[in-house]
Amino acid sequence: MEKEKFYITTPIYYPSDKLHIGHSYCTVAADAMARYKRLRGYDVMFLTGTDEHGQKIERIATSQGVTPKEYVDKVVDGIKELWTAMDISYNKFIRTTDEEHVEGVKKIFKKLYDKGDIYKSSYEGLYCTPCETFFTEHQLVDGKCPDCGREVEKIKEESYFFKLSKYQDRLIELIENNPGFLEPRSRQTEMLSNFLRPGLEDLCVSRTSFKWGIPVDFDPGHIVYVWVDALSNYITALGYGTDHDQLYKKYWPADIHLVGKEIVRFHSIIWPAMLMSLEEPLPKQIFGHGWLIIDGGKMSKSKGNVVDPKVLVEKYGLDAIRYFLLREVAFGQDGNFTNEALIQRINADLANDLGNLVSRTVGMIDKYFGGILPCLQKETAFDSDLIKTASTTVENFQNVMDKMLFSDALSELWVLIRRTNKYIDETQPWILCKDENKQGELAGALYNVAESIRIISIMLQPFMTKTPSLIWKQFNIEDEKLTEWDSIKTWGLLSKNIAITKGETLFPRIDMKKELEMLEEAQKAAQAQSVANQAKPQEEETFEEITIDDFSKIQLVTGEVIASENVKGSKKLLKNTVKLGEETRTILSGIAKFYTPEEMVGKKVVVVANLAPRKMMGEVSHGMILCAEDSRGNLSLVTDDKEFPSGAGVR
RNA sequence: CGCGGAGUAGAGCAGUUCGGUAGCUCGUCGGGCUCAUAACCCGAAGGUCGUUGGUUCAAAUCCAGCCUCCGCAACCA
Repeated sequence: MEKEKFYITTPIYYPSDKLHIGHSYCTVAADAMARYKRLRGYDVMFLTGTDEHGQKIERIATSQGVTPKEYVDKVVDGIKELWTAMDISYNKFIRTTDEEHVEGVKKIFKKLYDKGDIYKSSYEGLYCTPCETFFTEHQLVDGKCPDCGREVEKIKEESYFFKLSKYQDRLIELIENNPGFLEPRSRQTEMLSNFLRPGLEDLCVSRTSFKWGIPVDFDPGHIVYVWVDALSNYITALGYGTDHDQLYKKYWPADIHLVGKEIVRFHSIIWPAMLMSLEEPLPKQIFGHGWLIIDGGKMSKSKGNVVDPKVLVEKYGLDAIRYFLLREVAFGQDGNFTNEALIQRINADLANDLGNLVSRTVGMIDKYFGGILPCLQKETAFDSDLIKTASTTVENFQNVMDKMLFSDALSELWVLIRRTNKYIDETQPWILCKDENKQGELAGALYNVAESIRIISIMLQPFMTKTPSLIWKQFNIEDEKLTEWDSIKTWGLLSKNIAITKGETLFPRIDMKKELEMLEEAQKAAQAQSVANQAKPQEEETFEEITIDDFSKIQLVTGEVIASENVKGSKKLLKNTVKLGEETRTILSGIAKFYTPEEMVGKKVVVVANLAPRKMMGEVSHGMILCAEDSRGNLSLVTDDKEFPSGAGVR
């Protein structure tokens, strides 16, 4: 009988930098699913890869004096190394610079064009010339370029557009009528109410502002933009559009596109629309997982809280990290990543529950029977409940795994681990061993524990890549039939005379206090480093030389804050009433994150008095309160040391 | 009134789809046990389920309003 196929993908990652724990999270999840499906007898295709084109890569490469290809080759090597270190069992790694991808994308683009779904028009956008980048109105900071702070201009660029709007109704129908298509469900509402129902705009699918990408076959000045280039990878990786498309015929449509929540939109709207246009089958499911939140906030380089998976693996071991990632947070939601939680999981779940279970069992077989369990097993009063728990665990485990609920699956598995620990306490082997007549019960009890461990080790396989075989080694399980999935459905397959080989401690306990102190120091150092790195470009900020006349154009005056309140609808702004001598002004200031209104009242401040009034958040601000700003954007008020009466001029 | 998520025991979370005894892990306290990695097993304390109102015999769950936090707002996993 031919095996059923299962095709799962991760996003293709953008190699503009090293990958962090978030990428690992997504990829480990996909890997666990792929391994699980293989265990269940599926013919699995597991695809991951890299999205290597685009302006950002082009620019980084240029700044480093290498070609974009040279640059990405290096980063991609690092990514592949990481996946090797994390035992990611991908079947194929696609790079958007691969020949077959490039050819595939050209064909796809042409096909969409021939169909009339791509047309030439002009793209009007806000453009920052020095940065060579388009921005949307939302991205702008105070109406200026978010990267360099300079003015942007409205410019037109000739572009190709994809008729996304044409597919709007079919997409709404797709999501509404196929509840399984987009998971978790909250993403459905988000897509419908945020994008689909308000109406889709046609999508700009080519650019002329950079060269590093796949040129449009029939109009070489144009480069295929990311949508078509990147999303197509899921089919070009299988040879779509070539004369050797057996893999495509075999595996498409994908069973699961696993993606982060921030790119759900592209996968649940743009990608299906493209496939509709190509008249190809749609993927069966898009699953948008949540993010790992670090210390309550998003991981970002500027915060210096980016977690490097390689470091963690070296420090705590691969299986511990893989376990933690999939156990700690409910898949689909955001979850916190903290060192404390990690160590707690390692100690409580891995060292105490699982590792210690294996260790005490092997220890007892060694101690009571000299390492070889004799064939004289008798039943004990506690057997049936253990055996029943094992079979319900298998059932529950399968149920939740099929829904991608990794955390639930592990929590189910730990029910059996705890039950097995309890069984040891119930049967009390250390008492049985003292009674000549109870050797049969003793052997029986230890056998059952070993058999339970065997079953546990098999269910661990999707999550842990090293531990299961370490366990098998200790119990000398060599027959492959005893490590297959179906073997866990029958209790008692393990040979009755077990010879054990004591092994290394599977998961050593970690001294939480010491470890946290060490980590904190390391983190501080890393943070200092990142702050230093960030400070540099700011220090290099140069100011034009000015004359005293220029300076005298600025009227600086001391003032006293007599009232202050938060501005409704703004997180940053405080509305201050400031007394400047005789005059009283309303001055809005973006300092709400650093000063409360109560703190502000009574403060002596320095004000730029002749600044033109400006409207912010519906309030008119007349003047500006001076603050010092450090490299991380923290603000500190400039005050008047001797507290002169307000209205004094400042030179 | 842009969109979405979250608010449940000291901490971290599940439960909300489909209303019916408030649950898990860690921590704390008490007990048991000694095979084991100071581990394992049992028990206890601890919650007006953010808030106000509504529907209902019955609300953490459904409806309406409000408060707080977080994210997104055209590619950051």
